[in-house]
Formats: sequence, structure tokens, C-alpha cells
Amino acid sequence: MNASMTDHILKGDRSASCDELFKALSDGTRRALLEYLVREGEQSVHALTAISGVSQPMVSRHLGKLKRASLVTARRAGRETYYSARAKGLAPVVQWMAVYGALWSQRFTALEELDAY
Amino acid sequence: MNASMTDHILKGDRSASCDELFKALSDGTRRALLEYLVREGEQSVHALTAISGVSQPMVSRHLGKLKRASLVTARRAGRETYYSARAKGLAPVVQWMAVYGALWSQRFTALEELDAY
DNA sequence: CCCATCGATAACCCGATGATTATGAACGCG
DNA sequence: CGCGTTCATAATCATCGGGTTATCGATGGG
Repeated sequence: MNASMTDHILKGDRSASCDELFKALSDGTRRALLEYLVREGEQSVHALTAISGVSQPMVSRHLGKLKRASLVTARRAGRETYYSARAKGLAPVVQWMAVYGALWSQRFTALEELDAY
Repeated sequence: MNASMTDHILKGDRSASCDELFKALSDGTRRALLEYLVREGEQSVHALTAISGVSQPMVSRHLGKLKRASLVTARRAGRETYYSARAKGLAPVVQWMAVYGALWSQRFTALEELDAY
């Protein structure tokens, strides 16, 4: 695609991270995993596999994508890997929504405080 | 995927619309088109093709997906079709962010006012 | 030490999707 | 009417992405 189109507002790697984030969030299974991590806290791959309805390798791959999108972090403990949701991961998307949502309607102004990220 | 996993919080077609929305937003070209519509207002397919960097049929198809995701509306005027960004289209995604962002950190609480949608 | 468990990777299948070119349908204008 | 413009659709292709099974490395427990 034409880069000159987006360079006006979304500068540099901001759009890249948005791309990765939106892609990561665009899959239902991945969102479900993320939602579970948010609600229940740190979980092992094994536990996530048990509730995900897909195979363990698939869970690992989904977690890998979430991790590359900075939406989760991994902690190794023995032979288990514990994943947890990363709070600040959504920030670029929230900012994107703030920018375009704000131009759309004025109900997003509260989000602008997220500049600190 | 296993439906029982998401039924706790995201009920019914809410997750379906989130899926369509996130998928629609997960493509850079589509986001760029949407951003342009938000910034510049109603535009014809011709005008959007000129700035998109992809072929006209591709622009039509992207706009079709954005439309099915309720992110744009189309207005026919003679042989031209004018597309514009649809304000409330982002609402389900914003709500999703509000729910999980709220669980994540407390900085999102202001978003809960969006229940009106 | 052996074996079971856990998680990541590989090989593979197949449907979805982004992109193209070609075509067709509707409309405005001279 | 006839022609160019505008947009949507069809046919096609290549790639991406989600899913599986099989496998392998690492780790802990008996």
C-alpha cells in the first residue's frame, strides 16, 4: 500500500504496532485466551489448552502472536510457561481509537490521559 | 473454537460483531481508507482510489468489508457512490476495550459511560 | 536413570483473503 | 443515441493464517 497516505497522523512504527495489535485481536480464539488471562490471571499453557477448545500447539502459536503484539508476557518456571496479560499492550489501539474516535464523536476525551504510555 | 469459553462476559452476537470489527480494522489499507474518511469526510470511490495506492476494485471490496462491519455507510448519487465513516461503528470494540481494559487497569473506567450505545 | 509431562517447532492441509486484470451495468452528457 | 465515467462483480492467482498430528528438547518425579 501507499505509505504516504498514513504518514500524516500515524507516524513511524505506531501504525506497525497497530497493525500487529489489530491482527492479534482479530481472532476469536486469541481474544478468548486474552480475556481468560485478564479475568483469571497468570496461566500455564496447559491450563489454557484445557479451556481453549483447540490443540496445545495452536495455543502456543496463538500465545506467540499475542506475545509478539506485546499483549502478553511469558514466565518460565521449570517445564511450565506461565503467560499473563500485559496491561499496557492495548495502549496503541486505545490511542488510535482516541484519535479517530475523537474526530468521530467527543465521547472519547477521557482516553487522552493515556499519553503517559 | 469452544463457545463456552467466551459466553461468560461477551454474550451472544457481541463477540461476533467484535470479530467482524477487529477483522475489518486488522488491514492497513482498510484502516487508511477509514482514517481518510474520518479526517476528510464523505468521499467517492474514485477519490479514495486515487489516494489508496491499490486498484479500484480492491477499494470497492475494502469498502464493502468496512460497510459490513458497520464502519462506513454508502450514499449513491448518480454514478458515484459516496462513503462516509459511521460514528457508532466502533462502539462494540470500545466496549470490549472498556471491559477488559477496566479489568486490566483502572485507567479505563471513564469508558463505562458508553453503555448508552 | 527412566519415564511421563510440558511446551515449542515442523510438516502439512485447506479455507480465507489481498491483489490483479477483465468485464459488465448504470448513469451523465454532448 | 453513443460514448466516457464510475463503480461493482467475476475469474484468477498467490499468500497468509488457522487447524491438525507428529516430534523433539527440557524438565521433574518416582
